[in-house]
Amino acid sequence: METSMDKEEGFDRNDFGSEEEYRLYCLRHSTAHVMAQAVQRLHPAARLAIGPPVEDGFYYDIEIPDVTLSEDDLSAIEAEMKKIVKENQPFEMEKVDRVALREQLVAAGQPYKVEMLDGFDDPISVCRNPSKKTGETWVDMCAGPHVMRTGQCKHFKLLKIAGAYWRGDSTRPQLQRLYGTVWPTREELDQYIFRLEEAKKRDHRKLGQQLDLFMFHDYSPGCAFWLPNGETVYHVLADRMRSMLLSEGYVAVRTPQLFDKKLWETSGHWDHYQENLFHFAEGHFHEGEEAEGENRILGMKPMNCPSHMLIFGSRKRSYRELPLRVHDQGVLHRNELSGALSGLTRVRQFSQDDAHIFCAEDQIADEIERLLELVERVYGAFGMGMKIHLSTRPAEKLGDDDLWDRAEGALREGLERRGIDFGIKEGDGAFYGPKIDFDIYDALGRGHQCATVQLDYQLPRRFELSYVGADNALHTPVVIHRAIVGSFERFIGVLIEHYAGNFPVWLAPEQVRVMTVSEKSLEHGRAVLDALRAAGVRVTFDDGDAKIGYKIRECHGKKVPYMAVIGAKETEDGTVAIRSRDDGDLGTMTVADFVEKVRSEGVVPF
RNA sequence: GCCGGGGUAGCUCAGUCGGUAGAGCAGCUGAUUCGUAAUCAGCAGGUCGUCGGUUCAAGUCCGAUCCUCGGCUCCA
Repeated sequence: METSMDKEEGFDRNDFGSEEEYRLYCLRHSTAHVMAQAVQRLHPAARLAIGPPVEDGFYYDIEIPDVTLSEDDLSAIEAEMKKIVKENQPFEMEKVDRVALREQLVAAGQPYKVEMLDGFDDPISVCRNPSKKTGETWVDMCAGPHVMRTGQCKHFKLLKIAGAYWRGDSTRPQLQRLYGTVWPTREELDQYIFRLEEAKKRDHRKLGQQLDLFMFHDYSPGCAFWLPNGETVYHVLADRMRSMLLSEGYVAVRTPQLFDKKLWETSGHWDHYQENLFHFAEGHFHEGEEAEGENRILGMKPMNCPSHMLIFGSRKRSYRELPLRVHDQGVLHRNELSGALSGLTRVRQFSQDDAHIFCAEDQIADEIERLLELVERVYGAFGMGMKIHLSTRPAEKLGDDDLWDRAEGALREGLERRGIDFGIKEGDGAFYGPKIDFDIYDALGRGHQCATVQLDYQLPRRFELSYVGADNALHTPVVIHRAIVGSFERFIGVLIEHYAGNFPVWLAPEQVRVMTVSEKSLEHGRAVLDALRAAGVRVTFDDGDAKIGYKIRECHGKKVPYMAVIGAKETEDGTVAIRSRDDGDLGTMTVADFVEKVRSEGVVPF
């Protein structure tokens, strides 16, 4: 694919990871132009904002006075885009005089372009798309780069339409964002659409219902009800995380839900996070009534860290206790905006494999190294890859550069000691300390943020924590906020989609379903059920009078890993005929062999 | 919270121009006792998210509201 790069200045190809990335960038950005041109052909009054490439596609933010587009309008825009592609207009870049362009944009009623122009340094350039067919030339202020001609933007599809604030600012006007995807070839476009459809089939909300894992109810928005199957998955996971951490030298605690507002003032949440805190006045009173007298405000915890600060500060601490690793699976509440809630990925109530490590500064690198080993062990067990980044000091930060140098150095040392290949996100750290970001990749190659490791120098100071060092002087501990799977709610959502609902035996809520061919085999069926139950296998019994084919179909629908078919032959031999969800008919084996098989596959692999 | 979709039986969905609410699956009952992805018949199942309005008449039109979906935003 040809691009216009050679003709342009101010663009460095090295800004892109690869030649392919660069070409896709050009293609996607160019197709955004084609879409904007199409929209302006259909709606001449359309005001354009920005139209950047994004992962797998592009969007363009557009405002059309008095017109609200809906997804039904996308096909008309696509049709117009096809014409533009067919006209094979060239993309012609030209540097222009900013004053003249500004006048033109004002005259054309393009307030967003004007606003952008005023924020740009010279040189200012426009992109022209002359059409031989219509004789018109479409112009957009743009820095490029583009492909050579609109004919290259052939394999596109518009996907959705959504509201988006101008410059992401909710006090500014809301524009209409049109999303599309585009690929160099028809095959790649088809593959992408196929991938979207596959992802839809795996949607954890759909599978959650199909597999009876969880539900939601209008009366508790953003809070999952874990049904028996889902609760099993939750429990297996949470229990394993807990036992793993205990064997890694952590201690577990359980802490309150409700705290006096003073705690949140101390931690800083009241100033910085109040809108996400569920809080209310203490005392007895009814709806609409004012609480009598001086009632203190209670807030539900959105994080466990303040509780753990209180525990650490509850008595004199010695350096000999460090590192003190405090694990807490407490339930957390965050008052997320109603419009932000989404399945298990964005909830108001959840719990985490949370822990805070109190340590001395010279213990940080060791702790980081240990943590990284755990993260790799856990995600390796799920067959998930990851990319790791070190996020360094942001512009607005607390603490001097010397402190940050040491903090970033300690994280870097931990990463290097484990031989981890990591990137740097400059300035992406929290204001209270640097952090390590983990991007976890699932079976469809989609990234998720679950694990987190953050250094915090500020919170212990706010709580005036200290320990007595070997030098008999008081020192302030450093805190490491860390979670491996993060919110169990979100992580189970990710797992459901990663496995497409086909949980491995160790995680499957129902590991085996025993099913009889006819009622003549009921007795042996019950014996098999009892044997499996006695071995601790999660097993159910389908003793209905449906045909075996029906039972198998039903069982596949629930994605149970093993079916134990019991007919006359098995009854006579005292065996079971095993059908695997993933590998089909496995033939006949003894009950004892099957129990052993399920038990060995049921062992948690981390 | 904001913009735009959506909410009809347990689930998936149909319902035309405003004129007596439908299907498949699931459920229940009965028949059937069957060997690896759907046995047959019958029955039952609904205040069309909720509240209000327009109308002789509202699932359908209007308004409000709740939930949900796609985004924005937020995630110190």
